[in-house]
Amino acid sequence: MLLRTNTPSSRPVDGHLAALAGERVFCSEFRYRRGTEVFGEGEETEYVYQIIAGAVRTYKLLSDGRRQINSFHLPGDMFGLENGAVHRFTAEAVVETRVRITRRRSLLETMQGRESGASSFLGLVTRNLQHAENHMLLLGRKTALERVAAFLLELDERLGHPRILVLPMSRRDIADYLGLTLETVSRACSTLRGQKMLKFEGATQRQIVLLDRKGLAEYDA
Amino acid sequence: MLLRTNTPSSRPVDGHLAALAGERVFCSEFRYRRGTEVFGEGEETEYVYQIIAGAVRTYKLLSDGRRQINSFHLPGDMFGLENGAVHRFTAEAVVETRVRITRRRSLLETMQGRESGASSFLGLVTRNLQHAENHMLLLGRKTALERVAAFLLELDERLGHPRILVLPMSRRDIADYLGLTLETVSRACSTLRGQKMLKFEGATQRQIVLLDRKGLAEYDA
DNA sequence: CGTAATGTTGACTCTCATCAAGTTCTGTGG
DNA sequence: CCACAGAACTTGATGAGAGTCAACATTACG
Repeated sequence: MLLRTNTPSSRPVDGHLAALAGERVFCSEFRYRRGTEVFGEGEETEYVYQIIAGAVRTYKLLSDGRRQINSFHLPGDMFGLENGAVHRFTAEAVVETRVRITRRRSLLETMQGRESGASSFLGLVTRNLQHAENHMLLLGRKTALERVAAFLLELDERLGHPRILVLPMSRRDIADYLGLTLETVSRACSTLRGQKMLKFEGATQRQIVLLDRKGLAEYDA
Repeated sequence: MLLRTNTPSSRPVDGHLAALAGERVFCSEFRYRRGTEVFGEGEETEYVYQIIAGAVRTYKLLSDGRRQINSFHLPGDMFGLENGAVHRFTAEAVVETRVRITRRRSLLETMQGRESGASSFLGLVTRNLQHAENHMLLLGRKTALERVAAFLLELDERLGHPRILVLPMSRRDIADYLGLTLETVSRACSTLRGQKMLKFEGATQRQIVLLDRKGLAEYDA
């Protein structure tokens, strides 16, 4: 959507982001191995990212290691574009992830030219805010089962209701997104399976078929 | 800050907001009794508000009545300015509250003229987002005591570290903001008092003196 | 194919919610 | 200004939902 218009050419690059810093590339493709940090909390907001394939988690940590994942970013999603000079959270690749990278400055310059630029930026921030508002309701007031049901429906929605929902993230990631423990997430999935709301497809527990979206939605009070 | 520049004149008006709808006032003052709704979830975003005195809570409800308060707005704060056509949550006066009201349209028009306008708007949304990000960490991962300590420090900070912290909101409001019950909030306050981190001033439990801000900050892991 | 990572399940614990009683505070009317 | 009623707050007893600890199963991956 947004970045796509500012992408005259893209060439694959290997190595860490720092390798890009000295170059004058306008926009290029990049690859992160699973678990790799894309940027850290407090780092300068020098680049803007769009996912081509894979998934990214953004999170905050407490001093003793407790983690809260703000959001998962999926193919097509943009992230890392913030108003301030430094990132307010950390971004990591959940799985092997390909990303399109643009310099923040050049993006903002391009934006200033077009009238739609500023409003695209605003729309992006607003969408994030809206998601955060809904997530606060979930974290503050929903039960474990409601949270997991809401999570599955959110992902299903964002992936366009595929027959098989392929989760890129682990139970621990889901737990840290939903404010639960991985055991509780696992139990909730088992409960929902017992209620015939979902089933696991194939060998792995990362592939889920939603059998009863309406039933799941009822949990999502 | 923002609205102040767009306030050629203001006159006090009584009665409900609807009374304003037909009028051609550019900006005026308004009063809400405690517990009164300023706007509801789903209503059109026709006005923008700035608090002169009092306090406002914004919240979302689940179908069975569970409530999550997103934020409290205090004197000087703006609220109700959203990107979309309808409000995503409800706003209510916590106590008797005086508010400055502007038509959204006229504010946005004024903004378009100035270069600073769009960035003020963006700054507002960004601050809200930043607050929401921190609050998700609190709701997802902090203990009851940590939440209450964080709440007191947040309010203390926003009110400019007064000797006496006067809470405009009830224990229930605090609970619904922190994702707890009112009993748990009450107990946490008692615990902190037992630890000499705070004391109640005068007759009421709404007036708190923070005796050990450093100690409270340590809870805020 | 074997080892490490991930996921499930069970037993038990603990924090916070619920229920309930009593106290304190506030606002209103006499 | 005081008395009263309702709201707000505190505190205690108990319970439930989710966390912790642990064992085991399954899957992924070199």
